[in-house]
Amino acid sequence: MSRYAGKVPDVPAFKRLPRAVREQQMLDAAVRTFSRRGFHAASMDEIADSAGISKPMVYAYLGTKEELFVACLHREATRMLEAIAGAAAPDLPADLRLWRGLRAFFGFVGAHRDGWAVLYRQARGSQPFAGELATIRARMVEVVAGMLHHAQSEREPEPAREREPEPALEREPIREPAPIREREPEAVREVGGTDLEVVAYALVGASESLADWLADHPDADPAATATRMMNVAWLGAARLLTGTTWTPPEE
Amino acid sequence: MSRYAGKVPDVPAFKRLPRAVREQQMLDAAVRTFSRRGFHAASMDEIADSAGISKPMVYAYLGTKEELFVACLHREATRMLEAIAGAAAPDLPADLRLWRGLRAFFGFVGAHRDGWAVLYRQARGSQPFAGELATIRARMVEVVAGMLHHAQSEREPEPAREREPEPALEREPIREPAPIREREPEAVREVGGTDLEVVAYALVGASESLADWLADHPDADPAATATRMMNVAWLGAARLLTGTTWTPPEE
DNA sequence: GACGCAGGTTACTCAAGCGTAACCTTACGT
DNA sequence: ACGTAAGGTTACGCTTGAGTAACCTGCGTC
Repeated sequence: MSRYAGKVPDVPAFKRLPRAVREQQMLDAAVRTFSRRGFHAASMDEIADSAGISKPMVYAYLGTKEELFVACLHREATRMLEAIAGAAAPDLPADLRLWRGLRAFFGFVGAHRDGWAVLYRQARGSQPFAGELATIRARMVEVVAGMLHHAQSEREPEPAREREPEPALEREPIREPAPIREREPEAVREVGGTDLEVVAYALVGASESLADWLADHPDADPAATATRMMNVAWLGAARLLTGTTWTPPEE
Repeated sequence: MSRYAGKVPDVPAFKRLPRAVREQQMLDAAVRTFSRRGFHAASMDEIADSAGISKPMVYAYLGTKEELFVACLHREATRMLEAIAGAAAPDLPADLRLWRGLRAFFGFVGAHRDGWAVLYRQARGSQPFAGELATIRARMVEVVAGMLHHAQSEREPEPAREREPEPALEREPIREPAPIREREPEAVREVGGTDLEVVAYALVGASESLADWLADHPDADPAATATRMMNVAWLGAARLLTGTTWTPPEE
């Protein structure tokens, strides 16, 4: 309609903002929109609108739609992992540590019901995001596997295996070519025939599912969910670690 | 190029086939394509090509893209649930039953690495499929929860609660408006403060994740994966059912 | 005080791909 | 023998939405 600026020229209206700020606003908007609509149904126009900015700015700062999504995923994942790491102090006894970690995890999911869980769910099964996803999941598995090893060496103090530094939470360069973790042969640490990493994987998976469930049930209590998870995970894991294992019957 | 039929008129070439056959071919092609490309990246043209038929036929028989996907999901889910139900005879002791069920499940996933698991993964977090997905998951949870209840009443024969008929596997009318399972108030059966259905949900989730893992690791052994799952699930669940529960520490 | 760059905009281009209109052709029932 | 419905086709319409070209503007600075 009017010449160009759309506003009467002297009204400051919405100010120019520094890049860092706008980027966060855009990410916020993107997370909201991706969560509500799903990756494909979300349009860049809507995201831009929702961020109160125009589309080319989004492209200028955060790149293509896929890159934007990965950026969202990355930010939320980092926040979540930080929340967990902050809660599960490495010097606590294993069960307490696991409990704290779980509580933090479900607390986080509960508090951001349209953030992490939904994005994460989107990312599964969309090849373009397999890389980022694998990285994130690997980090989670690493944390859990770490706890399990810790618990194990608590019980049988044995050769006192060298602990790896601790899961490495520093912000990595956002990409890396997604190392798919072909299991390193030296790292096949087993307990009674059961590879701890796979157990960790199962536990992470169970947590993911309960996180989904939590995200879908707005009035469910995160702490109670954590307790349930703990019941399954710990009671099972604890027994495993004492050497009790289940073996398939001869048939 | 040539007039119409593309083939010299007297060559039978590819015959006309009855609808039922073509539908299965189309579903096969669709499952393949959706699995490889993902729902959105798969094009109807490609699916039609891959089925050796032209696009309008697909629309004529199976409807829109979404309907087609749901049909795939439904067919694969039914096959999988049948495989499980066939393996886990209801009169076996609980652990054996769970074991058989898990073995069948992972066997199925392993045998159809580009079928069930991948489709299922696609469906998560895409609103249009939330309904069908919820139904499927509910059926799986029902099966597992059924086993847990069974196991529980084995242990403490108590008031001998009325067992529901058995998970109901008959082919339902493909739709139903997705009943999202708001928990029926009478059905809050708990063990030591832990709702069995949520435990079942966690176990199903863990299985789903290991199924993902299996689908991603072509040379992994399904039976071994089932054993691992059994170790976590049964050792944990068994203890839960004896009344051992973990409770959060006072802090 | 002019000039450049960071912050911002409007208004396209262009491809992908779902869904359909309009049209063939042969098997089969009567 | 012949009509009709079931099986099949080509070729197109039309929307949606990613990504971009081309253009404003005012603050900080030399």
